[in-house]
Formats: sequence, C-alpha cells, structure tokens
Amino acid sequence: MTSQAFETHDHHSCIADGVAAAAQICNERSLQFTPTRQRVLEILLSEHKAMGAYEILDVLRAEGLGSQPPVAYRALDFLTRHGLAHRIERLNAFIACSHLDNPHAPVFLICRSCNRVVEAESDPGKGEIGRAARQAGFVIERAVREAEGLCPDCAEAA
Amino acid sequence: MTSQAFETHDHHSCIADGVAAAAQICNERSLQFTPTRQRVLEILLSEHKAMGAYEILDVLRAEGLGSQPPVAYRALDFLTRHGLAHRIERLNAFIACSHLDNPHAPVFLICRSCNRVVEAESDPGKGEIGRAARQAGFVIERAVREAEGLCPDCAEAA
DNA sequence: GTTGATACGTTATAGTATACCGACTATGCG
DNA sequence: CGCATAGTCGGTATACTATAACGTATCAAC
Ligand SMILES: [Zn+2]
Ligand SMILES: [Zn+2]
Ligand SMILES: [Zn+2]
Ligand SMILES: [Zn+2]
Repeated sequence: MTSQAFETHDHHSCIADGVAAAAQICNERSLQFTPTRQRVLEILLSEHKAMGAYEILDVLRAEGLGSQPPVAYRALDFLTRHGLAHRIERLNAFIACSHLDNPHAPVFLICRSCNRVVEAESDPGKGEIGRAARQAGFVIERAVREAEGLCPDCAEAA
Repeated sequence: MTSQAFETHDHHSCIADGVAAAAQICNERSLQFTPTRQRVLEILLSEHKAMGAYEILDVLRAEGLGSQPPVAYRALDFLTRHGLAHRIERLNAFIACSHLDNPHAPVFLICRSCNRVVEAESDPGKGEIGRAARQAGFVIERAVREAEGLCPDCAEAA
C-alpha cells in the first residue's frame, strides 16, 4: 500500500501525467476520451480535493463545454465507471484517481479542515470489511472506505 | 466482532429491545427521548434496512407527528449524534444501531438485491483504513466502511 | 445506405438536505 | 416564585444533488 500522502509535490506534472495515463488507458481499451471527459478529468486533477458535480459544471459552463447537469454527470459517470476517478460518498463529490496504474480498492483520507483528499491503495478482501463479510457469507462487489479527520498539517496547527 | 448476520431472528423483540435500550441510554445521559425521536427509532427498527429521511417522514406525516423535512432530519440528527442510529453514506439513508451496548466503529454490509443491511462491529484503529491513516500521519475522527454486494440468500439465488 | 451503438445537448423533474424564524418547554438558579 | 438559558419544535422557503426522457449527431459494421 502506497500513498502520496499529504506532502507537497510537483503538482504541475500531476495534471499532465494523469491526463496522459488516462488517455493511454482509454486508447488501450478503445474508450472514447472525448474533450468534455478529458476536461473534467483535468479539472479534477487540478486540485487534490474532491469536487462536486455542480462545481465542475460551473467550470465547464464558463468554458462553453456544456451548461446542464447531465453534461457533468455523464462525464463523471464515464470516469468513475472506468476507474479514472472515484466518487467520495461522504462528500457527494468526485476526485481523480491517483493510482491509475493498477486495479485497486481505494481508501480515502479526507481532511475536514483543508479539504484535501488522499487516496491510498489496499488489498480489497483483507481488513475489517472483508472479515465481516466472510463471517456473514456476504459477497462484496464494492467497498466504500473513507476516513474523515485531520491531515498532518492541520492536526499540528490545531 | 459479532454480527446478527442475515439470519432470521425474533424480530418483534428487535423493536421492543431496541427502544428500551435507547430509552435507558438517554436516561443515563440526560437526553430527551421525545415522542418523535422514539417513533423515528421505532420506524428504523421495524426493518433491517436503511430508510431515507423522506421515507421516514411519510410515516410521521401519516401519524400526525410532523410533515416537513426538518422534523425527520432533526430526529435523525439526534439519533445519529448519540449513536442510536447510523447514516449509510452509500444510500443517503439511515438505520438503527444494532450494537447499542458498546461504542464501536460500524461496518455495514449492504445487499443490493434484497436491500437488507447488517451492521458488524470492529476495532476502529485497526484494518486498512487505520493503517493507511497511520502511514500518512492522518488523525481519524470518523470512518465510513460500507460494503455493497449480495447477502448469502441472494448470492445463492443468483 | 441502413442499422446499431455511443455520445451529446436540453428540458423537466425527482430526491436529499439545510437556513432560518418564531413559539414553546425543560432546567437551573437567585 | 421570577428569570435566564439551552434545548426542542413546527413550519416556510430554499439550496444542493441527481436522473428521466427526448431528439439529434456521429461513427463503424454490415
Ligand atoms: Zn484510484
Ligand atoms: Zn488538512
Ligand atoms: Zn451501531
Ligand atoms: Zn439479499
């Protein structure tokens, strides 16, 4: 399990690399990485925080890429269906995937103070959820794992 | 970690016992277990499935206990703040706590076919989320752990 | 060129949640 | 008791989130 954690990094390459990786994945899988879909991914990549659909829609609207909710939701649906972005249930919001390389069951750490969100990977079947499921004979298809709290910076400031 | 799992059980006592336990907790903590709050808990206990706020409000309305959204949301806020009920983020819905006895970090198993929801307990700091958090220096205040899939009955039927 | 699959743009509506106001009530204290 | 405070309540209005549905456009396959 790795995580870029909350440390500073070369953020400019985050966007470029993320879009490039997504484009390659779409190419490999014969998916249409249309302008709106790419732009939404760029918007999500532009900050390491979760964004609401309407927040994204505001940007699209300002750029003439569409002004109605379905435009944003359709792009987000595409991105999440193919693992290029994730939905954060706790926030009713979305974030670009930061582990495009391999299939994964994401764990999210959400700072309630600075709103940054970090995605960590981890083995799906393991852990508490997997144990509870096995014990109950439950077949997991999707797991939501989100922790809300304070990132190192904000915890120190408090 | 225990779970009543998806097995059948004496459901009548679920409601009575749940309300009694909640009443005692409120008494101990000097909380006001008002009629509306109690009724909402009863409604939640009446089925082992998550209910939306408006679904609950429909029942309250039919009984003359209030007809506007804040009535339901206030009661649900009280119940969740004091651990008598939990919010299921994945469903935007609520469910009565089935482990009123001890403080716990719940794990939910949500059957997408029959809509039953089972609450399992588990140690908070442990597991994948805890590990990811420690590694990132993140301070967890609340954890959302919800698995969606098929319960034993529905998995067998499929 | 017709067909089928996918994506797009738009309208309208459904579903979820909260801000706020004014009234009432429980509680504690002088 | 009289009063202050905090908690509760019912209601209006509004904000926020999400989807249904319809017609059109595009592209590749046959
Ligand atoms: Zn990811
Ligand atoms: Zn922070
Ligand atoms: Zn519980
Ligand atoms: Zn089931």
